[in-house]
Amino acid sequence: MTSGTLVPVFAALGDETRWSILAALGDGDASASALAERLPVTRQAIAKHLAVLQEVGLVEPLRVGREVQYRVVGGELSATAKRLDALSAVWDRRLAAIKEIAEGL
Amino acid sequence: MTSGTLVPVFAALGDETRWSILAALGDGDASASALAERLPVTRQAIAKHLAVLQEVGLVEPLRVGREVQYRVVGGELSATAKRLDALSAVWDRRLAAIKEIAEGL
DNA sequence: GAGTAATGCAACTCAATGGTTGCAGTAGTC
DNA sequence: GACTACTGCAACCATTGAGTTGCATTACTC
Repeated sequence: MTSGTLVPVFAALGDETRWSILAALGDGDASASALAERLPVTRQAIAKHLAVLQEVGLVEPLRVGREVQYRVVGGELSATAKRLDALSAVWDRRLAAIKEIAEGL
Repeated sequence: MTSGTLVPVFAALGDETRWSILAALGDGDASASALAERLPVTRQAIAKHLAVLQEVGLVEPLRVGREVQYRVVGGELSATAKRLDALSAVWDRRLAAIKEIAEGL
């Protein structure tokens, strides 16, 4: 009920730079170096972000020759949305029940 | 496209303690002091968490006599789910388009 | 094989944040 | 009016995390 593995995904999504990276990857797969040319941060910073994104399954690495390209795992985002939706449904029911009680039965 | 006000909400949801607080509030409205009796952290720590939850609209304060009870704003959770769902739909389309191109026209 | 261009790893800085304790203020209760 | 219990504020500590620079390593290219 406490959402299990959801929290780390939210934590990963709670950072603007990470969204910039996802947005950039949305234009097509890219390596950390390539991303560094498009974003105002270092390659290493991007590498770290990619690591946390990969950790929660939002992105996956793909070795191409001497570089490592990253690709957005679309399914993970949808899955997160669905799980959050399910959670919010539970919440709504719960809150409705409370309200009913509070409004004096 | 970068989701605007969504990121802070995710950041707020990316913390286990905050979920504990939300879960506890799910059993009914409660004050920071009341929550402190049920959770393994200080009242002040809870107060801070409540502040960030309130900041992103997940919770709202309600003065009752000399105490301030907090209530989960159910709608905000659902709204976040919906916005994330919409976002992931955009992503899926985008990724599908890329895949199509990548697979050689 | 030499050169080049990518990744990987490590150490470091700095700011944010989760947490604490302590105290002041405020508002019910007797 | 005195007591009590709750909130609010401030200072402080420790940890995490975003970001940097520097260097080693690996793997294509010529």
